[in-house]
Amino acid sequence: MDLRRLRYFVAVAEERSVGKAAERLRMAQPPLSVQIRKLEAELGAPLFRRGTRGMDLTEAGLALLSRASEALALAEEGFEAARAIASGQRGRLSVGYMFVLASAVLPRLVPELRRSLPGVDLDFVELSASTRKTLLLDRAVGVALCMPAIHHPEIQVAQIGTQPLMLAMPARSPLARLSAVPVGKLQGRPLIALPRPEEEPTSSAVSAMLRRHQVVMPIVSRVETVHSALSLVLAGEGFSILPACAKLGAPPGIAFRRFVDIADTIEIAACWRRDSSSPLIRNFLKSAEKVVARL
Amino acid sequence: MDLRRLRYFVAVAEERSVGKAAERLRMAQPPLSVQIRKLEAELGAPLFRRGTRGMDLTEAGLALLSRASEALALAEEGFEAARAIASGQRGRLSVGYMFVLASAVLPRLVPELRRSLPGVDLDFVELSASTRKTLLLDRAVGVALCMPAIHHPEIQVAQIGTQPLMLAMPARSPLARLSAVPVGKLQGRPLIALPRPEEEPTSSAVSAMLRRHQVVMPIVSRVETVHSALSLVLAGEGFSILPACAKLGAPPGIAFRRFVDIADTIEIAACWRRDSSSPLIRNFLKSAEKVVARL
DNA sequence: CATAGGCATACCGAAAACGTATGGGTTGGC
DNA sequence: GCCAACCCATACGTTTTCGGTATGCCTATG
Repeated sequence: MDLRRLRYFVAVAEERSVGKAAERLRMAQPPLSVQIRKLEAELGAPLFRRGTRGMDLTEAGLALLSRASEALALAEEGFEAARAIASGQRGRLSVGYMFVLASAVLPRLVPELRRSLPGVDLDFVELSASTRKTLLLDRAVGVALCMPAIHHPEIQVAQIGTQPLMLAMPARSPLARLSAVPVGKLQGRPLIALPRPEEEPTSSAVSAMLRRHQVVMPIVSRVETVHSALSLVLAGEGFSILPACAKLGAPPGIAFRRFVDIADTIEIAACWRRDSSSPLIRNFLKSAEKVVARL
Repeated sequence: MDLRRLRYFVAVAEERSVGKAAERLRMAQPPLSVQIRKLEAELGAPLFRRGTRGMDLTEAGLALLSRASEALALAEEGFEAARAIASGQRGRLSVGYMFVLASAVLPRLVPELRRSLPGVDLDFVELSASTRKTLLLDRAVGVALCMPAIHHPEIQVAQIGTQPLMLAMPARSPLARLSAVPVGKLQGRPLIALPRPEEEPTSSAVSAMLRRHQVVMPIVSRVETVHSALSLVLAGEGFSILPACAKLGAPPGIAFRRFVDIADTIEIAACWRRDSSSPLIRNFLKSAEKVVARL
C-alpha cells in the first residue's frame, strides 16, 4: 500500500520490462523485481505474465494500471497545489483599497499583481472609512491598502511608501502662481477636511502639521472622499491638504502645490490580520512596494 | 511521497487531531506526529496550524486533502479491481455454446452465471459446427460449451457432464409404445444424422454405437442442427439418435426413448484456450457443472 | 552447444518507521 | 494563582523494510 510501489508498478507496466524500468527509476533491477512481487503478493493477484522477453500485463494488472496512474497524477497534483499555495503563487486574495489610492495605485497595481501572481484569484473592493476595519477583521478582505495605517492589536501593518502632503486649490487661485507655498499663507483660509481623526486618520496628519506651524484654518466642510473634497475645491469653497497621489485622480482646474520647507509625509500602508499572515500577502507586499515606489 | 503518509495525513485532517488519528490508525501518537512533520518538510509547506486544541488545516492542507483522498480512493479501487479480476469475480467472458445445448442448458446457466458472477460482463454466442474451433482459437469466445469436446493441442477440455443417447421418433410410431428400445429394432430404419464426424463429433458417438451393435441405418438426411433433425423426425422422414438433453427443446409430437442395455453416453465439455486459462473460467466451470448436474 | 538477455533469489548494509519515555505550552477548575 | 489535564513535539533504542551486489535459472539465438 505504498505510493512508491505504485510508481514502480506503473514504470514496469509502461516499460514492459523490469530492467528498463529500473534504469528509468535509477535503481538496480533486483530490488525492483522484489517490489513488484511484493505488490502482487499483497494483492494476491498476479499483475504480470513473465515471458522470456519481458513482462506483460495481465487483466488485473491492466485494471490496476489505469487507476494507479490516475492516483499518482492526482497525488502529484495535490503536492503541487499545496506547494503553490504555501509559496503564495496560488490562492484567493481580496484586496481592499481606500478611495484616495484608487486613481494613483490601482491602475498600476492590478496589472502588476495579475502578472506576478497568475495563479491567484484576486478581487478588489473599495473600502470606506467606516467599514474598513470591520471588513479586515471579518476577513472579508485579506489585505487592505490604507493611508495611513489602521491601528489595532490584531492587525499587522507594513509601510510600503510615503506621500508628501500637498495643497489643493483652484488653478485660478493667486497662490497657484507659486511653485511652493509657505504654510503661513494658509492662515485663516477655509479648509475642506476629510473625516474626523478617529475614523479617518488621514486628516490627523494634516491637523498635526497645521498645529505644529501654528496655523489655523477654519473647517468649512467635512467630506467622506477625496473626490468630494476636490469637487468643493473646484467650486471655490476652499482649500484642501491631501497626499500627493490624489493629484492623479484630480479633475482639470485643480492645482497641487508642495509646501516650502515642509517634509511632512503621510504613509501608505498594507494592513492585514495578524493571524492570516501568509506567503500570499508577502508576495502582495512585494508587488505593492514596487508599484508605490514608482509613484 | 508515500501512500502511507497520505493516509496518515487524511486521517489527521479528518480527525483534526494527531492523537485521535493515531488511535484510528492503531498506532502511537508520536510517530504519527513525526510523519506529518516529515510530509510538511518534504512539501516545504505547512499543512496544519497547531492550535492548543488540536490541528487545523491550512489552505495548502485543504488543497492537498481533496486530492489526497481522491487519490487514496482511486488506489484502493485499483487494488480492489485487481483482486476481483484475479479471483474471477470481475472481467469479461464470452461464452460459446453449441446448438444442442441451447434449450437444455442456457435457460438455467445464464441466470446462474449472472447470480454467481455479478461483476462479470458476460455475453453468449451460438457456435456452429464449422466455426467453433476458429472462434475459440481467435479468442472471439473465451470458453465454449461443446458436445462432445473439441480436441486440439492448444485447447484445454473439462468434462462437466454426460448425456445418454436416446432415440427420437414421432410419438405415433409403434416403437414409442416401448419404454426402452432394443438397439436391434433399428436395423434398416432410416436415420436422420447430424454433420459428418470430422466437423461434428456428436454423430461419431452414434455411429460407433451402431457399429458396435452391428446395426445399419441408412442415412436419409444430414442436417446441421438438432432442431432440423427433430423437424424431419416429426415429418416422418425417419429416426434420429440424440443426447437426452435435446428432449427439452423438442416440439410436441416427438417421443424420446432410451435404449435397452445400452449405457452409451456423450460428454458435455467446456473448452478454452490453454493460454487464456483464468480464475474467471474456473468460476464459470463451477457454475456450469452445477447446472449440468441437475439436467 | 555456447552465449546473451532477462527475471528471480540470497545476503548484507543502510535507512526509515514504530514504540516508549518525556518535555513544553495552554486551558480550565479548585 | 496554582495544579491537573490535554495535546503536540522531541529523543532514543529497536525492528522492519529497502536498496545494492553477486549469482542462479531459463529461454531464445546463432
